[in-house]
Amino acid sequence: MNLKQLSESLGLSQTTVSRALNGYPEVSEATRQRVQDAAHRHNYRPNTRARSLATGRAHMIGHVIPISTRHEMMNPVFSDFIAGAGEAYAKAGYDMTLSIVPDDAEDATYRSLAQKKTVDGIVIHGPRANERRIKLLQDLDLPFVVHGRASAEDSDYSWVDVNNRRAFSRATELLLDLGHRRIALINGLEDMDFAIRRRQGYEKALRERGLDPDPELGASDEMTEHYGYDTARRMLAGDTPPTAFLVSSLISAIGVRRAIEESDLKMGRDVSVITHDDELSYLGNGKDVPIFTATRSSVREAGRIAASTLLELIEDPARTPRHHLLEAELMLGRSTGPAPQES
Amino acid sequence: MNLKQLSESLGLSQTTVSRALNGYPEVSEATRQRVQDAAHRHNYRPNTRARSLATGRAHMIGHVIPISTRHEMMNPVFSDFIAGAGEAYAKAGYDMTLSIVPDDAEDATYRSLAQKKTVDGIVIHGPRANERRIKLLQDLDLPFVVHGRASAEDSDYSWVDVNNRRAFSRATELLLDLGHRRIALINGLEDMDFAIRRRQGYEKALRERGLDPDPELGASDEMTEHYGYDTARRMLAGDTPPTAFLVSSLISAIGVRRAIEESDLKMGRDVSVITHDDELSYLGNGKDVPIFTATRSSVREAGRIAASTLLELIEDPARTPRHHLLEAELMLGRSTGPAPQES
DNA sequence: TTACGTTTCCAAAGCGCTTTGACACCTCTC
DNA sequence: GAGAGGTGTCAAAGCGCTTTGGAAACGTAA
Repeated sequence: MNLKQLSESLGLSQTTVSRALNGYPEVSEATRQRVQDAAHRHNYRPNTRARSLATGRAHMIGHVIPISTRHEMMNPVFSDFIAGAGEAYAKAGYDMTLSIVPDDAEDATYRSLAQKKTVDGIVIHGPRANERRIKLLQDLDLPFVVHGRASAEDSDYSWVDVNNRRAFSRATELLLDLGHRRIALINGLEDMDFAIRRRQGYEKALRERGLDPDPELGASDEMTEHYGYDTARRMLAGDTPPTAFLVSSLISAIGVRRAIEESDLKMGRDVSVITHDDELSYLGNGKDVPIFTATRSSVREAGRIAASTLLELIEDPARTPRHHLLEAELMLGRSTGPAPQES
Repeated sequence: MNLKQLSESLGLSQTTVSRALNGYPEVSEATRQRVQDAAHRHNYRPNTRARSLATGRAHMIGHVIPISTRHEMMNPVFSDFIAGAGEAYAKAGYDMTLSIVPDDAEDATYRSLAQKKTVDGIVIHGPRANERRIKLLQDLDLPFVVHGRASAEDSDYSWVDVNNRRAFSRATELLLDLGHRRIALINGLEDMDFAIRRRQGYEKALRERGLDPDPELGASDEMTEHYGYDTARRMLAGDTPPTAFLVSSLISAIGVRRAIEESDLKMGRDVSVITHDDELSYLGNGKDVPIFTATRSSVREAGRIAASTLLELIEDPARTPRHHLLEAELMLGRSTGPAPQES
């Protein structure tokens, strides 16, 4: 059933039916009722293709995910973000498209989405410190929101981010307060902006106590379980092993725990661990008492906020960029304790 | 730049330009070259909205994910499937939409996608044994592929699935061969078809050796880390604890391992574990030697296969339903060993 | 020369919706 | 009772593309 058939069956023009359904004031309440009833009865829903051609609005938001051997974007953190954003879209009657593309085709994909007019806006994931996509989208004149920030970018743009620096300096301070002096940082890839900020927080806290970060105790890579395991294993086997780990992802933290246990040590007693916890729906950090002491911030919530910020931007293009800085909570769990006494 | 402008700039009609770009034979090679060059130079790309209105094809595949407090679909397994499917779509010039909807609105979402003509086809995720969505989509006349199967459905439809029954009976047999007699099954929700089949495989293997499955050693729930931990903890604390666990998901297996270690037992020596491993890109099961002995089958590959099957179905609607049964490999890792001697 | 295929191109219709501009019709007001 | 103002409705244009049904241009054969 399309608009034409519906209007014929009602003996009204397409104009009137369209107006009645879209809430325009030019139709009488009586006709509106009649039209709505009929539409509901026939289960009528306007053809999106035609509607967006006519209105110029696709009611569709794009997310593009580069895929490469080196850096895997399609991770649990990402999918929780998507879940949050998706909720917000669905509520507002928007759809979401995911484009999974080889990372050398990423720019082309943004251009193409803009040219083909498939989406009304875009969310940028995983910004680098120096993020060329921001300029690209500004040039393409496509509304966008960044999940994270780009330190080296000085134009104004909308973003939603966690206060990574503060979170990691607080976590480091806690470990210092517990007497730890050799604190390892198991970080994400350090071309990613969030990883840079976390390192800054970590180093700031150390320096404020007169400590210099030991390069031996820093690692940076894709945050898999295996990376956490390998790195922790190696560090623990060193001459002056760390007494505490600060980890950028719960997934890697699970690997760190495995390494600690296989080294016949006990987490929380011999070695302390603090991890960042995105509150993933699947990889919950324990139930009542957290397994890991953690800097916690729901990435799903970030997704919701990013999505609704973007929708506002689309509804009102004149609106100036908006920024949301989320503070992470520092949750005490069972993975931290006083530094073991030198023996 | 749109078609009209492009054709004007070339001094050709829109028809000719359109044909030249879409590879129709009615244009001379010379004009085609000229047109393609110009299109490339102006970075022209046809407006999707207009194109799909004209052709009746959206070049878009829908995935709908119900969201509920009870059952969380947006899990790492799902996102790896999506990543695989997305690759296939991108290669074929298709886009993918994700609809995240409350689970009581799921049927309405399918109807709406069909009515609004937003997508050309749909992938059904997480089928139950008795799956009403199959009938629904058949009625809506929308091409679809199921990731998994529905035991109680007897109409013919396209699906991609792992041989869950075989995988779990082989895994059970391995444990039996190692001398284990008390084998626990930590399964997914048993209204899900895959969980039912896995249980069938498990029970079949036990019965063939004259053993009856012990209801005390069976559990069924959403496969979180915490569920694995809790269940294993409880079972290990029982009067006659299991000597081996068969787990439906790597995520829960991680919880099982945590429970084993906290019970001061050693996995692979005191207690054996076999898990199903979807080859998630993030939660790799070790690197060289697997951490867990596992039934392995790449869910990402399943996504690729499902997507291309669906695309074939769309290109040629007359095609009969297609089925892909993937066999899981049984990978030996470090989590299994001979059953400890009764003492 | 005419007739007839081929090749190459085009004008116009159509996809299903929104929106503009106009037109009846009614109700007030002076 | 005429003009002003409001209300409810409609015909038609337009969104940007594809595709149908010609038609001109150009051989080639009779």
